[in-house]
Amino acid sequence: MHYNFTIEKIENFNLTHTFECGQCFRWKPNLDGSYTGIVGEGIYNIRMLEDSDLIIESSIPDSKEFFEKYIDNLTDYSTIKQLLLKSDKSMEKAVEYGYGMRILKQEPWETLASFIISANNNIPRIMKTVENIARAYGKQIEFKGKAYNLFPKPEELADARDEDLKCCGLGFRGKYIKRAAQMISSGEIDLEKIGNMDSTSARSELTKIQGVGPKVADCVLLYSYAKADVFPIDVWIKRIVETIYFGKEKKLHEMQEFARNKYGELAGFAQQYLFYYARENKIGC
DNA sequence: CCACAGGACGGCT
DNA sequence: AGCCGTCCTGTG
Repeated sequence: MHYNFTIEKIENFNLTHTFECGQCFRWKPNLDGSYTGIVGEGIYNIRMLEDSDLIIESSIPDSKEFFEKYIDNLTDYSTIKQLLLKSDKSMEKAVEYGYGMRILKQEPWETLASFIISANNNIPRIMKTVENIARAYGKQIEFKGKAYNLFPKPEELADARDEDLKCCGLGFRGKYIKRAAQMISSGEIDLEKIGNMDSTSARSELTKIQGVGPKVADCVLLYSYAKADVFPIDVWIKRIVETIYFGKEKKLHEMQEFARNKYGELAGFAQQYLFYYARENKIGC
């Protein structure tokens, strides 16, 4: 059984640039240009028609409102782009390259776990590991004749056996995932409260979790809580910021400071355009 | 076979 | 406070 809905005449939205810009790990392209993804409690298939209508099939009913929030359809991207385009020539290129990119509003626990896994790791392997965990621990859903697995809740992972986690390909991150799941299911860390904090307090709360440093914390703030004043710096961002702005002489925290001053409340959007542009064009390698 | 890619931690200065 | 070796696994 599946349920259909449409979002008509959508603007500033591109499936590839949104789902393949490195912010999420559970969307896959199909041969016909549509994408299938696992989001929250549901499975979604999404395609865009020539006239910019979005056609969505979902495993759960009445999910249009939820899905519009998830794809950040209430944010005005033309204003964001307009402001960033004025910044400088490189940012202009990055914004134009990543047209239609949206910053998704993802579920905090799944985002936290996924970005703990991202440490010292690359995107294809992160996707594979997340899927392994879902298959081993998450609820299975049938959708259009195929089986999918939701990402498990913290409680479903809190007493996982170490050997089982090892089979998911987590490596040294296994213990971080397990401890994080325990901290959250016990209430020691409250992800809902963190969402109501300002970025600085939320970051220091998140970095209490082992395996969560500044980069992972900022990814959670940006991709789950829509806190766009953060600027997560990974190797790609480091390389492109060095290439564009100042060579090798800046430290990470100086780059952070620079970006927050330059882009302010739009730092997170700036980061996402730069990241996607740098990675797709292998800038700085 | 080895080199390399990719963030956080922890031990060292 | 800052630097750097180590953690794991897939790819070239």
